[in-house]
Amino acid sequence: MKSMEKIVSLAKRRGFLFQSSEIYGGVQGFWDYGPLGVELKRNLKEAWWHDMIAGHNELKLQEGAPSQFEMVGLDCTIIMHPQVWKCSGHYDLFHDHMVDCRESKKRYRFDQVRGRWVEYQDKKIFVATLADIEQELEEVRRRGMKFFKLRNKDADKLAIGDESLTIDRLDSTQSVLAPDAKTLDTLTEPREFNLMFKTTLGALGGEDDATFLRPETAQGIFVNFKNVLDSSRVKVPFGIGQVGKSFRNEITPRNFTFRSREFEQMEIEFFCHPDHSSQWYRYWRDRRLAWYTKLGLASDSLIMREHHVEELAHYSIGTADIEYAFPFLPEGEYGELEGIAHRGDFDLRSHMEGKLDPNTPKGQRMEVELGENGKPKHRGSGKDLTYRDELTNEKFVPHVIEPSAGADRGVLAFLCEAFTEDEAPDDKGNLQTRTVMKLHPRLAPVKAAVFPLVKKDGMPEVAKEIYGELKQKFTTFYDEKGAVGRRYRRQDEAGTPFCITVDTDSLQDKTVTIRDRDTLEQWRVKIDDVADEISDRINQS
RNA sequence: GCGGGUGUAGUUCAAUGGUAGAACAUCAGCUUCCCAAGCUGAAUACGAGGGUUCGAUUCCCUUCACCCGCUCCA
Repeated sequence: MKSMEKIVSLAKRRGFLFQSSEIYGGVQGFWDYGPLGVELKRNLKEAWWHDMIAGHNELKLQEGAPSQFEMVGLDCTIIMHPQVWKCSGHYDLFHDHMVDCRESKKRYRFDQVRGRWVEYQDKKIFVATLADIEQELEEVRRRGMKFFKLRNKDADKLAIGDESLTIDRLDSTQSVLAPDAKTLDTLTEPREFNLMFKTTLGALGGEDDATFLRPETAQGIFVNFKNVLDSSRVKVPFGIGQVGKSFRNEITPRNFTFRSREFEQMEIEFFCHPDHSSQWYRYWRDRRLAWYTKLGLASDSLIMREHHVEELAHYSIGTADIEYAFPFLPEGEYGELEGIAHRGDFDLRSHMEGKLDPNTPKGQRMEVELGENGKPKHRGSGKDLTYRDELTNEKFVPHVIEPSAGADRGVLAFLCEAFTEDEAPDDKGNLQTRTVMKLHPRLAPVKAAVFPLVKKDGMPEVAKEIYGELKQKFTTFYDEKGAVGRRYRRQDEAGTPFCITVDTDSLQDKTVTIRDRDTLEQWRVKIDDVADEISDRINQS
């Protein structure tokens, strides 16, 4: 049975993850990677970078891909021009005013609670509800009747206003009957919840110099779209990948590192012709899922969840989440590792013309969202971000497929998946519980450990020699302390896939044993061949 | 942000209004020729701040963090 407590305790004990600033009591939502954790996370990011970007062969048609395509990388800053976040939509979206209900203890977005004025015998109250527009009138009537303790036959004595209003349009919330309340005036003053970390440019900066730490890496790619086009000779279809830190001031960080306030993303923005975008969407969705299974996430713990049509942004043909059955979630529930979103031309056009209106009805062309003065609410850059196909001479704004993965969530999922308790006999033949981190060899923080079987007879000297050689090629650990069985177990907990042991025979015939973490099998290999043997096994698996 | 629970060594747990104990892990030494063996020794803890008290790890308050439920979740 995998329990989160055991995984968290092992992560701390063995140096995978620590709470940030722990000696001062910790800070909610921030986590540090220890000596083993940093290697694991680096390996995951490098596997991603290699498999998606650096190792991509644009000359070869990839399995399942509609055509050949190119991939390049990018590394943008965390702080960008404030206008970036206004045009991206994050400023409006992450800048919520929230109200709390003192009675029901629920919290609502100030601009989302709506309702109508209701009057009965000179008493006027505002009945608020979260019901759908169609059911709103009925819901307001029902709750209004209940509030005034009216029977059905008196229904017509209740006067209901014609206009549906959101509560941010009211002068005060004094007369509001909150959606889950039975008494009036239970809502607090609206409070600002800024999900973006605010900071100030310049030492003397005032409010005008306020900007934000990026809440996602994607926007850096969009605003550099033209730079990449002009400098790298890439042609549509192509993708730009980036790995980097992002920041969100989550209200409730929870579940170990799953919802952290500082986290690392591995994102691709893939640009393609609008006519081919749904094919590319399917390609990336399937390819990204396969990537996780290949690195060892069990397919029965992993699901692809396609968003329902109602959940989709109006511009999107599809969005799918790759989700993992984390042990801290209830049975049957999954947590998001990666989202693959079809984003249409929303981002490039917003940075070009000004933020588009996300509430445009489906099927209509999106137009720039206007402010109260009739001018664009957030002005775009005015730069031309269209693409011209040199062969057909066609000009278009590419559509975007965005596979956006969380590196820390990936690490957490692989840690959870790897955590295994099995039974192995000790030297007396009694079964003992063995904790093994069955990490994929590519991800394992330490690839090999070298031991002299005993600390005498020249074995340590030979072992140290081998260690020095292996360490040049991959992360290797040397240990000569205590019984060899104990050393094996220590490496099992760290997830080290291979242990190399120097014994008496090694001194004669220049061979050593290699022991496999998962099968416990051992075989002999010439000392000169050890490095190649292990490299092969890391890469072929 | 609300309600409930929990904070003691690296980890998992004890005990106590008056010197805080164990197991495992760690370190040193001996032993040890393949899966947490044994022996000897060592180091290490009451989340933080305040109050009550002669004296607080223990009681009270505040705060921080973690867990569970609600809420939130681009």
